Parts: sequence; C-alpha cells; structure tokens
Amino acid sequence: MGDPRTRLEAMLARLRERKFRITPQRLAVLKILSESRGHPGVEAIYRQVQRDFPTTSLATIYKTISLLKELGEVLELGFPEGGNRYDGNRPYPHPHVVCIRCRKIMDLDLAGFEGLSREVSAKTGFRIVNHRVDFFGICPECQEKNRKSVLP
Amino acid sequence: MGDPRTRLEAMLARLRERKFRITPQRLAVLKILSESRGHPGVEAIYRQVQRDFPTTSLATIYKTISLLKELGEVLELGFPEGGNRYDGNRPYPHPHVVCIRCRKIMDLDLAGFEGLSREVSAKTGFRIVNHRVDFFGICPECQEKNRKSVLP
DNA sequence: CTTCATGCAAAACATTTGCAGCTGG
DNA sequence: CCAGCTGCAAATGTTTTGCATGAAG
Repeated sequence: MGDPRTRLEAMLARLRERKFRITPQRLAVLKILSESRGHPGVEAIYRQVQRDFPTTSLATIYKTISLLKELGEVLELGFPEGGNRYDGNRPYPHPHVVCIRCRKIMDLDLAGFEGLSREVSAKTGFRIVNHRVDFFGICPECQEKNRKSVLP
Repeated sequence: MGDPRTRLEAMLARLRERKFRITPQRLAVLKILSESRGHPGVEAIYRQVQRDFPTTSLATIYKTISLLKELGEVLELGFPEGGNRYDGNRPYPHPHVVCIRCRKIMDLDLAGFEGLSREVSAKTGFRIVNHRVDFFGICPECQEKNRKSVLP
C-alpha cells in the first residue's frame, strides 16, 4: 500500500517493465479496469471498449485481462455460472457482497478479518495462499424496488 | 440440528415427501453423497455409481444432484474452472479449505464466524441470504511430498 | 397402467486457442 | 523492420436439455 501512482500508471508501468506493448485496445481496457469501482464483467468491458474501437474482438478483451491477471494487476472474481467480474483497483483477495438480484458487487471491509488466514493455517496445517469470501443477498435498492411492487 | 436420522434417511424422506421416485441410480447417488466426507465431484460420483449400474449416464448424475439441490439436501461448491464438488452431510453454507495441489476439500470450523453475516448486513444494508468462504492453499500431505522432492 | 426417470446425443455457453495479417516501438 | 498483437472462427469442456424408451409405484 501507499503507492502514490494511480492504478492506471501502475498497470502501464508493469506492462512496460515486462516489455509488453501498449496498444490502443489494451489502454482502453486498463482505463476501464482502473477507473471502475463496479467490478465490470467481460461483456461490459467489451461494450465500453467498442465505443472507441468498434472492431475490437471479445478475444482481445479476454487476452488483455488474462495478461493483467498474470501480472497481478487485476483480481478475477470467477463464478461457476460464468460471467466473471474484475477488480482493477484492489488486485488482491478481499471480501465482497454480491446482489443476487441486480448483480451489483461491492467491496467489503470486515473488522478482524486479517487474522483469519492464520487461524485457518493453525487449525488445518494448510499453507494458505489465497482466499475467496463472498456474501450474497439483496442490496438496499433492490429491496426497495421489491417493496414497491409487492405492496400497493 | 439435532435430527436423529442419518443423512441418507433424511434425503429419502424428503424425496418421498415430495413424491419423487426412488430409483436404484438415485439411491446410489444419495448413498455416496451421504456417506462421503470428501466432497466428491460429479465424475467421482459417476465412476462410483457405474460400479453397480454400468449403464448409468452422466446426465442422470447431474439430474439427481440438481434435484437434491432444489430439495436443499446437498450443498454445491461450484468453481469457475468447473469440476463442482458436493457436500451431502452439511447441506448449508460453511467455510472450506481447498488444497490447490491435490484438490482435497475439508470443512472448516471457524471461531466467531456466525456473527459475520449480521455485521455485513449492518454495514451494507444488504439482506444476506447466502455466503461462500473458501481458503486455498497446500495441505500438509502435499507440503510433505514437495519437501521430499525438492530437498535431496 | 400411467407418470416420471433414464440414457443417449445434441445443445448451450463462457472462455480459450490457432493462425493470417497488421502494427507498435 | 519484425516480434508481438489483433480479430476471426473454430475448439474446448462442463453442464443442460430434448426426446424415445423403460421402469417405479
């Protein structure tokens, strides 16, 4: 933590450092990932990139994301049903809340979560290298919509 | 909690109660899910059922598991890479440790985990209905294997 | 007997890959 | 220039589905 650069600059620096080319398509993807707080999916990124570069293919989006994953510059939130989501702002594991109605995904700061990996290590003997913590539910907005449509 | 019946009996009772037929194939899947503590995958269940009923198809395994999911009698641990795993003993969300080397999955009893859903609700306003908590790492056995093969 | 389950094959769908042609540095 | 990137299309792999046959109750 405490890196003074913006996430976009950090990503670009990592690409240069590893001698990967910075193409217009890649730059567009990096910008979206570094600016968005909403954990966009591949399709959302695709549509947004196409506004500026209409010939861009889905394969290129996938390849760029895959590259960023290898560089450790994006966190992939994979779901068994597909439709993976991406976080370019905090590219390290952290808890999320997922709205099962509108598919919104928010970051979560959980008090006293840090010690958990250690507790798991101590209890199981596993060397823990990663974790995934998701809470699923209905967000305030969707609860409100539901209330309006159910009660007259 | 405190149900005196075995898991197998509970599953069978649920099927009867909802007027679903108890076929030999279904019984075989139920037995495997209720007896195994190892979170078997579809392929593992398939191979085991085929020992007794060689004509059984993968589709039937999927359909049976899907039925048990609807009845709330099995917990599905889906993974983005596929190869979902199933828990017939504790068919409600709970934390797991996953060995990324041998794919072993173990249940995890985490002190003071119960309060978390409430904390998330309070912080985000979400109505939480489900959660998924996995820790990934190397199990003691795989650490040992690795040590042997790396050091002479 | 009638309805529901099985088993086969084909479909579905997100993601990956192969390759010819293009382009960043 | 030319290694590496793009875009297209075809492949992949798990899970789902349609339908004719078969068996549970």
